Amino acid sequence: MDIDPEFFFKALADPTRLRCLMLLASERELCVCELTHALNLIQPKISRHLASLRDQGIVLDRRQGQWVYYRLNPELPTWAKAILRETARGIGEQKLFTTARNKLTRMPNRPGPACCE
Amino acid sequence: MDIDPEFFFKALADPTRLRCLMLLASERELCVCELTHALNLIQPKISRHLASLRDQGIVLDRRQGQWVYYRLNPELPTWAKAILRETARGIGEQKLFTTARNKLTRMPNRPGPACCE
DNA sequence: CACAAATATACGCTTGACCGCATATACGGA
DNA sequence: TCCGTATATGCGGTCAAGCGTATATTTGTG
Repeated sequence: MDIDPEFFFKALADPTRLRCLMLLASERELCVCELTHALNLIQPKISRHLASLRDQGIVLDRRQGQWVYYRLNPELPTWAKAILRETARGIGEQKLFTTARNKLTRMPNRPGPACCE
Repeated sequence: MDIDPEFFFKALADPTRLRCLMLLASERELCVCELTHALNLIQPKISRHLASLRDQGIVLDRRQGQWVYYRLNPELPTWAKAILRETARGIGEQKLFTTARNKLTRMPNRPGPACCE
């Protein structure tokens, strides 16, 4: 798989997308409502940013019932995966990201990620 | 040193800045006219992008006579340096970057980078 | 001091990214 | 089939980033 570095970095340059990607890097896969809750943002905003990440091949989606689950594309080039990993290691402990993970853990009515597989 | 990941990625998201940074990653330090020649871009464009990189602490500059030399800031956080390294490893062999290095090597009247140190 | 080279910046313009709101679509259950 | 929930998208507006041209600034040289 191939990706233009300019567009890859553009994808990471928006705080909403970066926060989504950091969550996805630590959580295997998440649906829109989980990201909406964890990041405390309105749903259309999350949805549009996820769509742009999907259109660039950075994440994959999977519909299951009412929910659409997103995950990092495992076929990203090695350098791109390395950058996501280094970024998570470097900034993943900043409050902005740790509180998102906490909110996710404590989310009520969280749809089971693997409930029907 | 500290840098906001959002702005760091914004810096890498512009092709001119990314090409400058990739050259600087492989060449220790370069002046504006070297970058202008290697990337085949007009001087104000290069100058403005370098200024923005400097303002964000991503590169440092040093005036020597008529020339201003730019280099990567060695005090960038570890994760940021790792990202630059991974990017160079991942995309540095694409034609866009190899031809820039070649043009630089063959540049006539190239000011010696260390001529008076 | 006059001139040339290297670099920086001011200006006006254009374009695209992002936003919130409203609404459409898809799905499941009664 | 009707309703509620989850998700996607259309629309109009705003704002910042990037551009090229022209010019200012700095430095070296004669």
